[in-house]
Amino acid sequence: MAKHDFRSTCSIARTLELVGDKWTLLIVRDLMWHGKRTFQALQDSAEGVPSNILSERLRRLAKWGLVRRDAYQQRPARYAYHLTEQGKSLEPVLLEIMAWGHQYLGGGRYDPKSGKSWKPGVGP
Amino acid sequence: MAKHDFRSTCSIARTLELVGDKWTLLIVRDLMWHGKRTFQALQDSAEGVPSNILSERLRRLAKWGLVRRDAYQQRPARYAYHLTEQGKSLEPVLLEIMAWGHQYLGGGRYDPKSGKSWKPGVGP
DNA sequence: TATGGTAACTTTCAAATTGAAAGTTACCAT
DNA sequence: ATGGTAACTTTCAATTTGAAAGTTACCATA
Repeated sequence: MAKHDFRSTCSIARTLELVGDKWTLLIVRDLMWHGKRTFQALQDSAEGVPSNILSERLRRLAKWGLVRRDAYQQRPARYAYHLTEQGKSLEPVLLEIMAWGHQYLGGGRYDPKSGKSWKPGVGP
Repeated sequence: MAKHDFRSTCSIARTLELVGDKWTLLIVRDLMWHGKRTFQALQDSAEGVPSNILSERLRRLAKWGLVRRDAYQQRPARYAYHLTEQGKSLEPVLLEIMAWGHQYLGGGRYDPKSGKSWKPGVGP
């Protein structure tokens, strides 16, 4: 009995079972690059993820070991979300997707080294 | 008035509007690496994409200029699907996703250079 | 000419997922 | 007591998915 039941042996198909939707990688992006740690911070993402979706995706990412949920204070209970090493290892995937979206869809850029970002239609 | 209406300026968000689902990148994979050209061939993919989904996704990819649909014969009408240059430019994205799925989910590998693939649980 | 087969879809419809909004629980502050 | 915040959960209508059957057009064979 395997740990997980995949629909295919294909690495791409397997990865898409985890992150193949419109929100999951945006949540990973915010955790990876934008210092978002709390449910509220993540919910205030640029795209406005619905709270039920955010809740479900965080649960899924945690279940797969890409995200850890830590109570950083009791009373009132507050939680912080962090990427695990496995979660952080998605960075090259995000970078390639970003590069493609920048080149072909005119989307913005973010440079993890400098922390600087460029948005289309803004600036000189 | 822009060509397309995106929900965000983020390159990742924009890219996910196009390929952020469980099937689209598998179709791109089959066109990119596995020589699938016809609707039937694509439908016989390892994962078994439903024909209505395949139809809709091909239409979308064509609309965005990633795929071209050519009639390669009349009577009976037969069509071939090909990736455009823009579609082919997704290869690095596929490769990164594949690498991640191989390392963390134990999925198979495909080497575009040699055309050889390795599947988990098969072989010596 | 009738029967069967293939390709490329489209249609149907029940089930699953999504998303907007409101609700819940627990706590702190005034 | 009243109000505010964080972290969710619940509700429910609308959208999307997916399994299956149906459609259209053509060719092949008996």
